[in-house]
Amino acid sequence: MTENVRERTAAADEVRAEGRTVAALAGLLADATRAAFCLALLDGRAWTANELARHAGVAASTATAHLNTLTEGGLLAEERQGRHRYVRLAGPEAAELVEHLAALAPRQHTPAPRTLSATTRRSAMARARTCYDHLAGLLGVTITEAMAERGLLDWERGPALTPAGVDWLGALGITLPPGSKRPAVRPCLDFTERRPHLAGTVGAAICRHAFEAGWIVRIGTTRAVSLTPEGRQALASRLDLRHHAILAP
Amino acid sequence: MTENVRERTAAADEVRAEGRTVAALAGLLADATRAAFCLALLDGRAWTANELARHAGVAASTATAHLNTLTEGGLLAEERQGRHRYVRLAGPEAAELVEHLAALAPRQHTPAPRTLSATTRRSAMARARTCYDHLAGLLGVTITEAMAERGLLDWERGPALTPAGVDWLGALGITLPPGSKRPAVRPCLDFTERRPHLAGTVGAAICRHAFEAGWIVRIGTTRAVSLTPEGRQALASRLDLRHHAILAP
DNA sequence: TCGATACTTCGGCCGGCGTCGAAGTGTCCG
DNA sequence: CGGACACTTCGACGCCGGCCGAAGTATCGA
Repeated sequence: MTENVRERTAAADEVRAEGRTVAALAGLLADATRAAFCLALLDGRAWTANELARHAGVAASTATAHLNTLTEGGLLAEERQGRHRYVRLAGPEAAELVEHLAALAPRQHTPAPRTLSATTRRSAMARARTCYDHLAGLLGVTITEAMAERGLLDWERGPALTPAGVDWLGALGITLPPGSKRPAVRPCLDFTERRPHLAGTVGAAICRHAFEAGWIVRIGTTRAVSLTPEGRQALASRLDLRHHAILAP
Repeated sequence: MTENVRERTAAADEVRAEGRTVAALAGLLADATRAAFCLALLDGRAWTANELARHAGVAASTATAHLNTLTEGGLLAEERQGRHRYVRLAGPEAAELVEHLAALAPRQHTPAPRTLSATTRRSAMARARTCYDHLAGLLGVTITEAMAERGLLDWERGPALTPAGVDWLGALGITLPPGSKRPAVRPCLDFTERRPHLAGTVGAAICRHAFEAGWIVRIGTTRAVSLTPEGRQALASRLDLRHHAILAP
């Protein structure tokens, strides 16, 4: 009735409006199926609608509806090719949001896989995998920690690349893009290791280089990757790794 | 029927289980009221249930239910004092998640405030406010960019504190905690300025120091803060700011 | 001891959303 | 040209969850 009351409700409306935009974004990931889609897409590649449907165990029509929701919400980008609908995460920000949620979500019990293939699949993922555009798993944290030990990374005042780190990347043929808005170095909590691995433009560049130089290859169509003999050799020489677990076949 | 099919559905169950944990976390923020609560709590302080209820414009009983949900989900920590229920964000990780969502949520139209008090409230927030445990608004980005210009921060290879930055903090009586898991320096996208301001342990330390040294004081019970004459003086001398907008009364 | 205040519990209402299968459209390939 | 395949649209079903007000409990202050 009075100005006071009217003003109070106007303020509340404003508060709720802000809340609604955040809630809308969170709502995109507040469904088990949509979250499963995004976790799968965290491998950084494009999937077809059917692949995602089978992956998450839902009908194709259900997948269609969810993909519409996710793309309209701006979390996914899509590309149509013939009768296929390819979708991928819209960009690094979207991937970071999914990572963030996954890292904070309570650790699940994982009641010990019962089949042999499930066991090997899981151990391959824990050993080495991609996390959107950078490396994760034992491989990811090993590289990260080896870089820190060799003085290529500074975690105390950073995270940041040291001058030695810039040289080390240069020797691989990787140069830093100047004035990028995205942080060069960003910590990303590893699911399986529970220690941070390297993300940001540098993490992405190292991952890209590892693929291009044949250090790693994908295992089938999963997020898991396999370290090649060339990769072992390169890690051992470039990071002074000796008798490290990641070097075992 | 066959082992193949059984294995495939087992894998889908596993996928859905992972999806469900992420969805549960996202679901906490997928409601306009709960999101509004968390955005309010982003000021880093503890609010009572009633304050939040009035802030978001819902009944007290509704607020109770939401606070139960949020605390059980691990996003909020609560403290009971007599007949009051104080809640705050559970920690830096929770605050970062809320920040992340808020930064990525589509910019809202904000149809020009109609009342005088709404206008002044908004401009005070845009000028200087806290963002969980660090400074935001024009003040936050001004400090951040001035530090970068003076060579105290390195955005190219970092973000990271330079040796000069360590000295500068030392002159304020701030020392870096060694071997912290939390990054010393982290960029946090500013709502109003759309440029990053400084977060991480260093951002928090600077904010704490600004309060303790009387550089800033809170405006009422909002997130907004006001720069004191001592604060103006300190910024001008310590960061070489001359005729900068933030120094105007 | 009594009233005021802060929060909680309960019951009931209602809307929204995720799910599916069946039928429809578009694309590829033989 | 016709069959196979990928995706989409539609309708129906069911359930979950947010909202409120009223009544109940706990705490504070006089």
